[in-house]
Amino acid sequence: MLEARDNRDNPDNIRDSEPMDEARFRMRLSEMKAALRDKGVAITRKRAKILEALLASDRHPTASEIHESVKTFYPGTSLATIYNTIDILKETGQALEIEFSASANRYDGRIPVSHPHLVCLACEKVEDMDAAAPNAPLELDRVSQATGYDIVRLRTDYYGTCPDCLREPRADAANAAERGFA
Amino acid sequence: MLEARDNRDNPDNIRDSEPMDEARFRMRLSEMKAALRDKGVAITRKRAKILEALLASDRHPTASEIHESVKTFYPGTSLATIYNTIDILKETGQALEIEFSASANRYDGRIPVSHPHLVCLACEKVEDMDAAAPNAPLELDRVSQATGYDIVRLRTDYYGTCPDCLREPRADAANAAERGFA
DNA sequence: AAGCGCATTAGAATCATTCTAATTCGTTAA
DNA sequence: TTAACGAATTAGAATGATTCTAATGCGCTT
Repeated sequence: MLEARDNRDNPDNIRDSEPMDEARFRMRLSEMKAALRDKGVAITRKRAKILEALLASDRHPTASEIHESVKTFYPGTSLATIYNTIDILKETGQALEIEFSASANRYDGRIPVSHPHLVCLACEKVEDMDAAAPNAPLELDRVSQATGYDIVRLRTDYYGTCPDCLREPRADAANAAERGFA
Repeated sequence: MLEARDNRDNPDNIRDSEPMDEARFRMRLSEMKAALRDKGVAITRKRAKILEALLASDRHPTASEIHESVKTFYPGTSLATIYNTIDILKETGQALEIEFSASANRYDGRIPVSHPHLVCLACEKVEDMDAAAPNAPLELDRVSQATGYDIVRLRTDYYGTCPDCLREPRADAANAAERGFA
């Protein structure tokens, strides 16, 4: 299972990313600051540290991890400031949020094995996509070999607006709640 | 509610699922009950209603939605019972959990556009997977056309154990929990 | 009819996130 | 230098989903 990484035999050119070098770090940092300035938000010292902590981490930090890092420089910093800054970064397209804490979990008893999902951002329903899907076990194997991970599961979600909600632009929370249950 | 979908012009055979017919509903329900019985857990009337609510919904219900449904039959039912039953279903492979509330969100400032991720279940880090995925996910356009959704975003996460954790299993909390030790 | 063990319960605890309202900071104008 | 304004920051409360805890209830078996 545990094999050395060797990309010579990796025709798909799959790999996990490597640490950022100094040059790229500073370049990316400037980009982010420029984007914030363009939006009229001040680059305070705390905000600068938040950006640095976000870029320096090679594990996609949580708000709390960024908070810990920033606190070593500015002990009084509040978690709210981290979230505030992250919000601005998201709005300006300078940070990507990988959501593990978005809303309530949902359950599928009909097809209880991994498969792609369609998630409606308007009414929040989740539908199955019975695609002519790629052979999942095969795919996991190939990714495992290429990355050195022991991959056990794949999650594929397509996000958008479902046909019903496209048809009824009035779709709101009440609408979402009413659909579905009897 | 759901309109009949016409797959004649859908060469990829991608579609979202259709409501379960009576026969399939009952067959699946029996399967689930059998799986629970095999594990030695009782099929109480409340549990039966929970299974039915899970199967009847075509939107992948939340625990709370199942709770609402079950309460119309057994008003005194507690949310804890829903979670308990769902846990058993997960353990026996009879229900799939689509996680929207798993742990803290993570942020990527390095590559702030959608791309596949590698999620380590042991140390919880998230790495980027650059390069083309093996079986390139179906393009947003194609999925939009085939499903009638307006798809705006794709999420692709591979879950497993990273090379570091495979090499040096640590006795920390996350790791212990992952292996089933308390 | 008694007793055992699983099922169920209400409510508390936890965790991540968002909200609120007060305070502080930085810049600009007087 | 000071006044004043708006943006930044703060602590703590509120929210929402989930898990935990400890007590009670219920269905079997004998």
